[in-house]
Amino acid sequence: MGHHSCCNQQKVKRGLWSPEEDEKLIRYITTHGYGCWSEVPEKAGLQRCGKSCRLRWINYLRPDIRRGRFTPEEEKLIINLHEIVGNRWAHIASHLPGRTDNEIKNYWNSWIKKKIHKQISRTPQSSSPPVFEHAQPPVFATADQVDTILQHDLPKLGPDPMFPSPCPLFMFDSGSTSSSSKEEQLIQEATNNLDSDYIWNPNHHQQADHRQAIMPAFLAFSSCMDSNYFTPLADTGIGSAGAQPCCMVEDGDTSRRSFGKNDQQTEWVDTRQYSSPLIWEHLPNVGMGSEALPPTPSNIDNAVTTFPSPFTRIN
DNA sequence: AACCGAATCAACCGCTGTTTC
DNA sequence: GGAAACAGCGGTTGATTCGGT
Repeated sequence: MGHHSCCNQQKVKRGLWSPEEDEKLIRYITTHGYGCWSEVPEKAGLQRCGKSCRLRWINYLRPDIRRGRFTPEEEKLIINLHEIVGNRWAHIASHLPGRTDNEIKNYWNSWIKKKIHKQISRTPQSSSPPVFEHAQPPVFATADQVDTILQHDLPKLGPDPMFPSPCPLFMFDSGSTSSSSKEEQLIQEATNNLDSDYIWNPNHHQQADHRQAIMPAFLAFSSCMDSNYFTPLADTGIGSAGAQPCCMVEDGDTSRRSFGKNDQQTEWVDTRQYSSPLIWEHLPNVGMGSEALPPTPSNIDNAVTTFPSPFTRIN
């Protein structure tokens, strides 16, 4: 258990802050500022590490902190933002003046999750949702990589007993200004030929009429889609360059969203309560207990060598 | 009043990205 | 270019509080 370099000192205190410590920190920062946090403890006369001081100041002591219960408006905003950016608490917090990422994170983990589960339990159809196992995350690939996949790798694959054709899923940021003409062409084809409902809804994979239409699937999304909610995504790096894999399986009004480092957490949520057309989760890593790596420019060659169907029925 | 489980939330941990040397 | 230091973030822990029995 390595500590932060500034915390390696023997006499560093841990645990709750006393009022005296708070007072020392406030007095120091209000008079000197906090140029370098690692220097703050010594200069302020605190036996804490700089990291701890920073956290205490940011989360509890800074003057613009807003305490107390979240308002319904704040709650709604948190839900909407979480729907878009996932567990990017700092990003969500930047939209709620005076609220901290830690506070929002705690709030979400306790109250909002509970509320959503309560709503789901009241929804009859969600009491026994169909269970699908997604075998691979969508792949973020350049147009050239997609070409290679379609020409070389795809024909080698045998038919899936449940879904006769392999079904790689590619995602593009159609709002990216850096899209090449080839990418734009692929996006255009995808949006012309594909109904996103067929892309996402696993039930449709069993409808022979639509099989050819959905494979492979391209999902174009736009980081500029909504000026209120999608524009902030641009500065988080979500787009063709900073894209993260995500998984979503929809079934009528419910969606199974997977999240967590090893896809260990899965929940059904009622999508009707959300206002935006796309509900998705950014996953740092996905895969059902496998060593699936998030596709990045460095590992994408490995990530796209095989194409199981994106959804594999397990019951 | 005492106990216990659930809920809450402050703080820590470990990791990643950025900056500096 | 590489290492070290640092800032910042999200996940997790654990102490405290709350509520039910």
